[in-house]
Amino acid sequence: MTVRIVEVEAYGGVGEDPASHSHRGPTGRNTPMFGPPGTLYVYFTYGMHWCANVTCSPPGTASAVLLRAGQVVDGVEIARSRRGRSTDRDLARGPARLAQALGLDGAADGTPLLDGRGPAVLSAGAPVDPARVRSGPRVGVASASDVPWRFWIDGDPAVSIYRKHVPKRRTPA
DNA sequence: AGTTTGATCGTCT
DNA sequence: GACGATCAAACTC
Repeated sequence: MTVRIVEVEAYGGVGEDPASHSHRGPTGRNTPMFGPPGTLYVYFTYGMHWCANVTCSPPGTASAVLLRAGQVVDGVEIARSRRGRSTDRDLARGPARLAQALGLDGAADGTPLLDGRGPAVLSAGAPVDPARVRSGPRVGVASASDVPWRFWIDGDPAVSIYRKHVPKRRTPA
């Protein structure tokens, strides 16, 4: 199947981005972030969701791009079979949804995206008019909400519209 | 239709 | 032991 990415978020490296998993340096989970560019970094969160990132800087730098949303342009049936009932628009609308639609999970963590040897392949699609690319604060991130490192294609229906970071709300005693 | 809350577990302190 | 780069379902208006 094929998905056209329409929304992403950038995450910096060690010490330069409090919101990044790599901020505190290498750990067991974020190891792939320190790998070569074009590496897939898939992490598990909230006890039930996978999110996919693409590393984009030389080894050791650990900056990456979170794939936040995409539009299923081919293989809708496959995506639907993985995601269950959902509108076409919602199949990959959101980080965890996108990962699920692509069938990415822990097994895909650390695999290459550019040489075709991994479960997924990243390739350049049709150019997008720069005027339609917008940027703003990242979603679901507690810190550094003033850094406009979220980018999306304006007007695209598959772009996720989500609330800001919600403080934890586990029923206190 | 809009808003709020519950689910669920790996990873880090 | 606590929290998290979220989603979906339930409830209220």
